[in-house]
Amino acid sequence: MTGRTAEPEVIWARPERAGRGPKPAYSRTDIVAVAVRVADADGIDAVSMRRIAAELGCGTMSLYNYVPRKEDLYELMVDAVSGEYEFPEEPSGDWRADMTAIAHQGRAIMYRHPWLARVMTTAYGFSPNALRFLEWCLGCLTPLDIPTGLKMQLIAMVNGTVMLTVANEQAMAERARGLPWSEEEEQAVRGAYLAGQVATGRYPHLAQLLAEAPAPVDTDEIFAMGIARLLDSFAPPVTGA
Amino acid sequence: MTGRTAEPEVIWARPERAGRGPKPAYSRTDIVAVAVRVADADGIDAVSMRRIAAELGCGTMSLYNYVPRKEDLYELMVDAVSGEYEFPEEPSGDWRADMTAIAHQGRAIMYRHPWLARVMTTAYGFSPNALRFLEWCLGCLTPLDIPTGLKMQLIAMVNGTVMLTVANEQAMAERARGLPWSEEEEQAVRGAYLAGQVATGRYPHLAQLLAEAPAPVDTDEIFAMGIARLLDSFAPPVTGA
DNA sequence: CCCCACTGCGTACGGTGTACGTAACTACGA
DNA sequence: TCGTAGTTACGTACACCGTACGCAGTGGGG
Repeated sequence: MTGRTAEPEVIWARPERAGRGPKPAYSRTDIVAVAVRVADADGIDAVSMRRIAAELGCGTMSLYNYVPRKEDLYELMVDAVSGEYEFPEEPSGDWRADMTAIAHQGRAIMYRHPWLARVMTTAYGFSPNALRFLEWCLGCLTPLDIPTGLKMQLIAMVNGTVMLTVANEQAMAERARGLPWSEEEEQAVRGAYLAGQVATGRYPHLAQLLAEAPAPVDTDEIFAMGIARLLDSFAPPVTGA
Repeated sequence: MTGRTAEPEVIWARPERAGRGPKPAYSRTDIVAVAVRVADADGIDAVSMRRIAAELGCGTMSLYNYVPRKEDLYELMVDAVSGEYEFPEEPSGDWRADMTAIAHQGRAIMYRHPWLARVMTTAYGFSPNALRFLEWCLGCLTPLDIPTGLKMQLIAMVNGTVMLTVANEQAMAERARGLPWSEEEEQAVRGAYLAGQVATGRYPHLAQLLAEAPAPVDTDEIFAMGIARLLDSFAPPVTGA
């Protein structure tokens, strides 16, 4: 009974070192940094234990001394990039401005790491940086006088909106990555099919939409307005009822 | 040059049959139905080409006559369950009620098919049933006097909120499925870690939250209120400016 | 000092998606 | 009517994947 097999425990509760044997050659941080770099460069599907080990210059199975399961590696990766949020010393006192800034930071992070959306739907928990994030958000929302449960919902909605927006924007690009044809071709093919469908006349409203709106959309502005609207919905314009 | 290799084309544009050879033994619909059944029963990870073929009683590679790539199978699955939306003959004229009904239907669908959230972040496009859905929503929103682009955003937000809500609710259950320990153990382990972290005093706001809110939450009500708030944010209470 | 927990890692097993070759079959052009 | 070309079915094979297990070597705690 060496305890080699996986046991029910959170990766964050497992100590990185247990002081007996020889010094580990690497650290969890090193490994996760490599994994993030690989995912950024070649997509999340390129993140395999063998690839990370090779990139690190060690044997594949050595990784399992640091990360019990691959799923935990994902969780570590999410936590690592969650650490890219940069918070001031103190909340500004304007919860709306603070939350807007957080949303924009989140969007920037998801642009830097296009694999985040895919992984977050699986690996999602109370990682250290997730707690830090939550704590900061709650601090920002102190001036807002609504029940705490509602604050949690607000935070979740802001986070989720960021994720959904970026995921939508990058879905096609991500799908085109690693495919034998270019993104332009992909879009052209999909667009042609869509046009053909609409031309059948079965979708009058959709047809009208496509006909009337060839205007190039400003992604940034749409995002900003969406967040603003979301915040509005949680804080009615205090008309005094 | 047999055209055997994958070409850039949308699965929806590929005809199910090209009339020359022997009659196919199965149909795309059969295959997708089996895949959905397997995913419902044993999780999305159980959906492999070999498993589906075995369940269908045919050779593995025969499937590739119907579905060019596994990714396309996912897309077909999403489209199939998107067909579970049931729409009346005509929109009611009350766009708010209609959209609320759609949201609740969507939630029910995602409960029936817990794998949807995971797959939708990847397989997402203009499938026939997605077009049908979009067309219906746009019809419901006819009485609402906002730009069409904004309507699209509203639909996306409602859809996304449904997905995020259900995904959050089911993330832990889904993770526990197929793990060697029970969901109760998982939650206990995670809870213990969380409590330990909060006890360090580094997260005062979080601590306050955990201390004050042991109230059992009514998931249905929270969902309904979230959707209502979201709709509100797109249609300000017409104070006349 | 010596023991043993720990690290590093090679091997191996059971799984995955899917490229390719082959045989059987059928609808169409001559 | 009869090739024949294109399609279906499917077995084999390849390159991956996660990871269980066993072993050698190392260095800190009793």
